[in-house]
Amino acid sequence: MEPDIAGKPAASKAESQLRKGVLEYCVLAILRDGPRYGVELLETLGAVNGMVTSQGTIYPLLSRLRRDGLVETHWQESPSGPPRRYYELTPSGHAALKEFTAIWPHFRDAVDHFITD
Amino acid sequence: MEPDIAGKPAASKAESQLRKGVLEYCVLAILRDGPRYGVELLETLGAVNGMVTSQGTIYPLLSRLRRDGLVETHWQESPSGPPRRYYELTPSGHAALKEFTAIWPHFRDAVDHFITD
DNA sequence: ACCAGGTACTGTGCAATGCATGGAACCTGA
DNA sequence: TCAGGTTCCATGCATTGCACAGTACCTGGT
Repeated sequence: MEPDIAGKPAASKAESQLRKGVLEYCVLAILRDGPRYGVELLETLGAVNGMVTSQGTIYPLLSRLRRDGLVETHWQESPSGPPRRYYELTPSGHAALKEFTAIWPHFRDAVDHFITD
Repeated sequence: MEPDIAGKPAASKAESQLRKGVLEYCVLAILRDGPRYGVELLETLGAVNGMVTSQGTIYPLLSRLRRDGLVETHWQESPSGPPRRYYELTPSGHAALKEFTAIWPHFRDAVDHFITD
């Protein structure tokens, strides 16, 4: 009955909390290379260690991005299966991603500074 | 009436979200070098770019750490002002910090991988 | 024709966390 | 006496990852 959803099992508490506020920008970064649809984003994220997530995370996230005007979407038929909703960056989305890429190095170095001492 | 609290002004939305789940372990990392009290932790965090926070963040966080058994506390008189509550790592706290330091590099590299492409 | 299974999208509710806000208690110095 | 600095605490809100449940489309076997 339950397809157990896609995606992999949950991670540790620390990993889960780490993703907060970062996953959003990782998605924007992936979309920088062109339009992608939901399950495709899941696969791209899951291919990188520590970024595995599930549909229950990605779809509400994509809804928020759309609501905030960071992405636009358009439907496209699939060769096999239901139609896919493709997500694409808006100018606002590009700006948000640019802001994050400016902040991230400082933040990363700050954490490194504390834990490697 | 209101001392406007200590700490610096709020940061951007992205910075604020980045801190989620990381601040906790930065505090544990600072405590690795010995017992510290609340305001002292605020100053240490604020000395690093991107880690500024406020009393409204640090005290609830410290309460959680105490509730979860990651830190122990003891009171000590201050040379000027009210007594200070010093926080110190427990074995559980050391273990949690160790777990985070093992996860963090993978996570950091994963984010780097996405945004620098 | 029917139905099981995979693909793809959507929504609701919970838990964790940063933060604003408000307040209490203690000490020093004018 | 009292203004101001120091130190601590608690409540409530917004955000966000996630589990869970549901809907809809297509393909292939019987």
